[in-house]
Amino acid sequence: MRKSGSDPQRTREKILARATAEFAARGYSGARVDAIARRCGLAKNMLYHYFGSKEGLFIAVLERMYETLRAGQRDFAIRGSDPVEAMRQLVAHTFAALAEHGEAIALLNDENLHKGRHAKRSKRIRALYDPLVDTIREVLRRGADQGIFRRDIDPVTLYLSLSSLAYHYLSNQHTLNAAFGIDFTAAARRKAWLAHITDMIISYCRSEASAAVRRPHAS
Amino acid sequence: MRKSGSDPQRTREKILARATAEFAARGYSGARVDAIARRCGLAKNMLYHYFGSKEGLFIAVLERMYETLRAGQRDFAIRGSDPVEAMRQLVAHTFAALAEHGEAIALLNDENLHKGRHAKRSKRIRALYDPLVDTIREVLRRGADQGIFRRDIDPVTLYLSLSSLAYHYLSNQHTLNAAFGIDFTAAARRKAWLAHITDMIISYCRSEASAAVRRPHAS
DNA sequence: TGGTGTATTGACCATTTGGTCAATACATGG
DNA sequence: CCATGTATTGACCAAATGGTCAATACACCA
Repeated sequence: MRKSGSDPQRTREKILARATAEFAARGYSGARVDAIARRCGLAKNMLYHYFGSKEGLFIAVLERMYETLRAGQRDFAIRGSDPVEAMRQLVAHTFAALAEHGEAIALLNDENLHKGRHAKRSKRIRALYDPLVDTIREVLRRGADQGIFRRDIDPVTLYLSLSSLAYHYLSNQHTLNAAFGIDFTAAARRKAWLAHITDMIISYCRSEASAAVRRPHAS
Repeated sequence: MRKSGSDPQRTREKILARATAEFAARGYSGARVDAIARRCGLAKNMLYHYFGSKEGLFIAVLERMYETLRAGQRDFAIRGSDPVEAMRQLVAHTFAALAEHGEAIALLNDENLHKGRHAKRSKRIRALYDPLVDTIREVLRRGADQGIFRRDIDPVTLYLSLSSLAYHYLSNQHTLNAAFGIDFTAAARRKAWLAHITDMIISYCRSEASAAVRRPHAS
């Protein structure tokens, strides 16, 4: 069914990988189908053969990206360990996964530019984040039971907080550099930032749910 | 020097405004020069007449955007008021400025996709953030002097923290919606998020600089 | 009043871009 | 061993795209 040295599976994967690089580097609109084909050393037709269209290829890239990102967060070993340590690991894993997968950030930003057109269609994404939320809820509960975390923390809100702190630093590196003249790429600075956001998250979990802090003037 | 009903200044502004909308909606690569011209009701040549090239127009849009964003943060009245209130206002102003200027977020993300190519050339951006950092430093100092803030907080780190919390929520609305099935656009939810991040930032400023929290295992 | 320079336009262009067609090579099942 | 279906390719296409040219209209200064 196939030509001599050909390996369809491998070809597909190669296209997916190179396409991810191209889409991440230039965005959906900036990415060129011809460029991807060239990167693959294949005739452009192969992309259409396997993925139908540029958009089809982009969707495949997106779904693969979500799976990769999920894999990075999945094995975050929190079972048994104490809540503070679990929280620390959650932050570290989230930051590491994003730092390792710059393409994911670029693709997510592109998706948001287009109002999440593709992401909203995919049911898989939702199923992917639910277990994460459950885990966080569990950690928070244990922390509260032990009397070291406040009891009024919503797991989604907490995850949003920590992913904001992890994501923004990596996503906006270059404009932040332009604004503050600091090289946020440097390993030492990244490490310091991770330490800081860990501090912040845990500090928040431990803080008193003081009404004076949360709304001094009412709202 | 000019045609009958023409007003070059106004024309320029109109182009800038419509171009901002187009670039923000589709990104630099996705934006079409013809589309901008059509939005303006002008011959495409006008864009080249005033801005030289698509990139020249984009740079003009970017610089205008930075100025607009700065204007939104400038009048954040912190003089005299107590540090906690000042911090609260800083967070509120930052969030409001970003919420009001969705185009700014889109443009910044696009810049980051291209590694801040244009932003890094502009000297004005840097000059724009320095006074903000100074103000924050001052607020932190007053808070520390009054014994209500910890003393080891770096102003840039603090600004990065709060802008992460404000920016990410707005920037990633759509993919977050896909992931959690929550409508983050809703006014009530936005208000709640602002309250939350304010809480978090102030809670952090007030927290003890406990070594046990920051690095329990050493690093 | 007539010349000069700017605002503005319609027509045009080379190149790029996403996408298609028809053909070829070949492994496998009947 | 031949028919079938898939992997793969070179050639090609219409449309879109960033950009340019030459011309026109008009306000202002000499």
